[in-house]
Amino acid sequence: MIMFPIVMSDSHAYAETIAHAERVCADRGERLTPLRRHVLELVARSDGPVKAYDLLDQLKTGPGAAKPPTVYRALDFLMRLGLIHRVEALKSFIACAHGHGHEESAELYICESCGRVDEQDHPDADPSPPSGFAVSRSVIEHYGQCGDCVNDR
Amino acid sequence: MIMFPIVMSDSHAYAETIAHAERVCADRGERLTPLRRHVLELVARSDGPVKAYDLLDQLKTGPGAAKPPTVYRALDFLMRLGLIHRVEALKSFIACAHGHGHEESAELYICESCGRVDEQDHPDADPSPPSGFAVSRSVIEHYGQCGDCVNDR
DNA sequence: TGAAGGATGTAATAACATAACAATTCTACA
DNA sequence: TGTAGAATTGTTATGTTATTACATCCTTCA
Ligand SMILES: [Zn+2]
Ligand SMILES: [Zn+2]
Ligand SMILES: [Zn+2]
Ligand SMILES: [Zn+2]
Repeated sequence: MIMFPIVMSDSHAYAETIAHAERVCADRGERLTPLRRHVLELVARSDGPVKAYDLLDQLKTGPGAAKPPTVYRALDFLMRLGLIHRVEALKSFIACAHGHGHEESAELYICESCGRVDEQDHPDADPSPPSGFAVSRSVIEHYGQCGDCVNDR
Repeated sequence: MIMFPIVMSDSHAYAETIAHAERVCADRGERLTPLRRHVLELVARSDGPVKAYDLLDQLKTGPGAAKPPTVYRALDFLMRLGLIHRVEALKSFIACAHGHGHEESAELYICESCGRVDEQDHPDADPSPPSGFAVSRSVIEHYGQCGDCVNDR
């Protein structure tokens, strides 16, 4: 069986993200409700890391506007399933670029010039944890300049 | 020349931290003012990561109580000199356990049971950065259980 | 049908952080 | 020593991020 890497234009990459979310939820017996799907779409379609209150603004288009707990609950759910990641140092969120579960941790390269985030699966084995320390989750964020922005200077 | 590792009781470890801060400031032509020194002391003496508003409370003991910008400015200064680190996922601060400058990044092991933080100098070379990405600073935080807490279960 | 649990709505507030400007203190140099 | 400029701190106000608590609704399944 030949495997093709899936490469999509940025503007439609979110379609595969949603499809993947459907599969993950089905596998785990969780419900991807319209609200959760909507929030995931907004995160996935956004150009770079997005803030919770930006999502909130985008969900405020009717009289029954969304309030903070609504957004945060959806974000918590999506993080629990590993479908999005929180970029700690930016207080922002991105759609997961991989199919990894929430046990594993992402390794992010964040360009401080253009805002682009490149996600890699992080190396599982830590070279030197303190004696006996059992890691359950890691936050690994590298800040700097991406190749394009380095060249543009 | 024989070198002895400096090991102090927790309750007085902050003394060396302050002495080190004096040296760093002298070397770099910066001023460790009473306020900055006080904040550093509070961070260093605190049992585990401490939050900015906890520091604020501790500085509020007179009529001329400290306000948020006062604390945040001191914290920014101390971070700039690499004397403290911000633990992003905890929105908290710890005193640096090493003498490294602010260029380098710390690698933290944070016990979610007892709150203890173990700092290591992080491995400089990243195994697989995206092509051309120039890293200027990294946030590396491992969450889990320290050896003691693993055994206590 | 009618509990039970999960998901969402709503109001209020807590927790974290910064902007803008005034006052003070320090430092360098004439 | 006097004084201009820079750095530090004080003060008020506000902006931003996140949670608590409780009500309501929806889905499942006995
Ligand atoms: Zn991911
Ligand atoms: Zn870039
Ligand atoms: Zn350090
Ligand atoms: Zn522990």
